[in-house]
Amino acid sequence: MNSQSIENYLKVIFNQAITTDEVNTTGIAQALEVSLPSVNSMVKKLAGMGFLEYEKYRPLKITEKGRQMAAMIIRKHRLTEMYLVEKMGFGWEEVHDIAEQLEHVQSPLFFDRMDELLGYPQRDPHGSPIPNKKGHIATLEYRMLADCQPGEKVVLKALGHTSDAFLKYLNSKSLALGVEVEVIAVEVYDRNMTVVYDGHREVLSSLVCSKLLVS
Amino acid sequence: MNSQSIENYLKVIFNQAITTDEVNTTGIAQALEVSLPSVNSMVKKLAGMGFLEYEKYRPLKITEKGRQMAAMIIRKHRLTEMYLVEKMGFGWEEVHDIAEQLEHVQSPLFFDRMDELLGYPQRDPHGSPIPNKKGHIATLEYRMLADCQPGEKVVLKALGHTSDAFLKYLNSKSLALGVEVEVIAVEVYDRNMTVVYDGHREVLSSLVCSKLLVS
DNA sequence: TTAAATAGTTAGAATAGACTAACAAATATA
DNA sequence: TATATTTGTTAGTCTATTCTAACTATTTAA
Repeated sequence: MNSQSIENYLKVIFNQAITTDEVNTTGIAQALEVSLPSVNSMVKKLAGMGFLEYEKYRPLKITEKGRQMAAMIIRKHRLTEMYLVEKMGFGWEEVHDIAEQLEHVQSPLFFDRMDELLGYPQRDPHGSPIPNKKGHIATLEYRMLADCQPGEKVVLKALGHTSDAFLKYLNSKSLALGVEVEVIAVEVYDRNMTVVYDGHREVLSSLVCSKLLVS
Repeated sequence: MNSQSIENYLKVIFNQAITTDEVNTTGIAQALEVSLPSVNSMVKKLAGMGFLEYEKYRPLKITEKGRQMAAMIIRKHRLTEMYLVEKMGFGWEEVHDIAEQLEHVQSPLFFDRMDELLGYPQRDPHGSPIPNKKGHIATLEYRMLADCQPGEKVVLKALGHTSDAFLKYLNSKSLALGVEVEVIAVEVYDRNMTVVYDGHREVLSSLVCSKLLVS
């Protein structure tokens, strides 16, 4: 079995491959909060295991095998988050740290049972897709709220960021997935948006609006 | 935080302290399937951390701090087993390996929530007591079925052993906690017992009967 | 297009936890 | 009690993962 350390590297590399398209050593080091040399040696090891293609001074390429492995870890993570929210009553801002630990549990049965009890969900509590058992990940076709025009009515579907602070901010504004949001105005100067939803009228910064994915 | 390795040692030492009253290096080595020198060095480390009292060539003594720590790990293990059986539909023979991994999860909230959803159970699916949050463990006053006399009617309350093989054997005989068992006869020669329960009539070996705890 | 800045690499060391080989103490047995 | 057996210990090694210090390649910018 792969160590937790290996799994964490794979997960980070996979995520960077999606979000940045160019995976580099420094990015991994920052995400995992380890030193560059640590990443360098682990990357060589992962390459040796067939999870990556590595050439000195070149950006990393994740292999199909690596992609597959990472997808399974992410599947466990997201299923866990969904389970914690849906079946155990946790808030979406509470589940990350627990899922971070449970994702390393070695027991296909355990996660399959979660999946079954949840009714085979497609998304985790933050709207991110849950990879299926084959490692396939449904592509999401959401727009950023930041790209919407005044007058548009859209529904909040997912988050582009899931830090504790951001989730708590959204809680404080009663913003949850499924909420229908109407764009009232966009400030030309700083792109702040005035929006209305659920009896609320709020001004959201462009930073926030770029993290709210809607359709 | 203590490593998983440390937690596993503590758990084993605690269990041996209960069942054998004399904790020694060899017993730990066998339980954990590691070498004697590995145990020796870990024991010194645990002593240094205040979990044990260690003197060369003397049996080990667990300290109150060690007892407390171990109880919390066992609490997590047993709550998890109960949760898996009660809320996720697993069989009592399926839960040990999963609980063995979940017991290392660092999240009091997670286990408190399990506890709450289960209605603060006193026992795990095998009838073993679940330590409370203070580390207190309810003492069980059960007898072994092996000590019962012909004609006695008793209820199966707990198991003195919970190996996979034993649990599967019990499943094959439809023996579950709560079943009322009547002792029909005891063979003098080998102490095999003929018992009747739930429409079954079975002959149980003395080995099995010594692992069935009743009241 | 060369210098400065950034990114990546190597070498070497530290720690945790495991091991084997060799030895010493304690216990059981003849 | 002397010896054999069991149990526990020490010394030294190995692997995984991390680190710092020193260095090299690549990229950016003057």
